[in-house]
Amino acid sequence: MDLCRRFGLNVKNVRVAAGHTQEELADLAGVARSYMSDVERGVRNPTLKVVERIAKALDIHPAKLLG
Amino acid sequence: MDLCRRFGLNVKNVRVAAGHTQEELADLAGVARSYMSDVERGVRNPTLKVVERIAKALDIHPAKLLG
DNA sequence: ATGTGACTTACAGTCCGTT
DNA sequence: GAACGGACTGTAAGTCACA
Repeated sequence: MDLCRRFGLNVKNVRVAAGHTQEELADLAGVARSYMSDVERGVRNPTLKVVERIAKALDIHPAKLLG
Repeated sequence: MDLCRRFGLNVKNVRVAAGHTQEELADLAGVARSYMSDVERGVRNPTLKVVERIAKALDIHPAKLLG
């Protein structure tokens, strides 16, 4: 499984565990709702800056989302 | 310190510890030497696909390079 | 052996929508 | 609530010559 897909699955797991919708998380991270959807499905190739913002929005260390 | 700079410093540390030049690592990762230079100095904002290739070239888990 | 500026092309990321 | 599409803009990918 490639890193984008793994990242997406981790984001989804943490988001759902935190009880947020994609739209809520997208707003917190400052990205578009449709983009969050793509990221979670692993069909996008996000930059480190976006990884950093999503991690912050989820209140988790960025490295955890790649593990 | 932002994630791009942290990533760059980690890449440099691991590369030097492995006894490689920027050019050797760039070749292994399939990027230009000047690009590797930018990444190590944190002046680029690489995507997860690039992170994945560099991690593989360094024979290390991608998450380790964000930690 | 590395830092840097300039450059073109590919795609990251947005915003409108529909299913 | 989320998957998916189309059209758009900004910026990363990727390289090169030179310092």
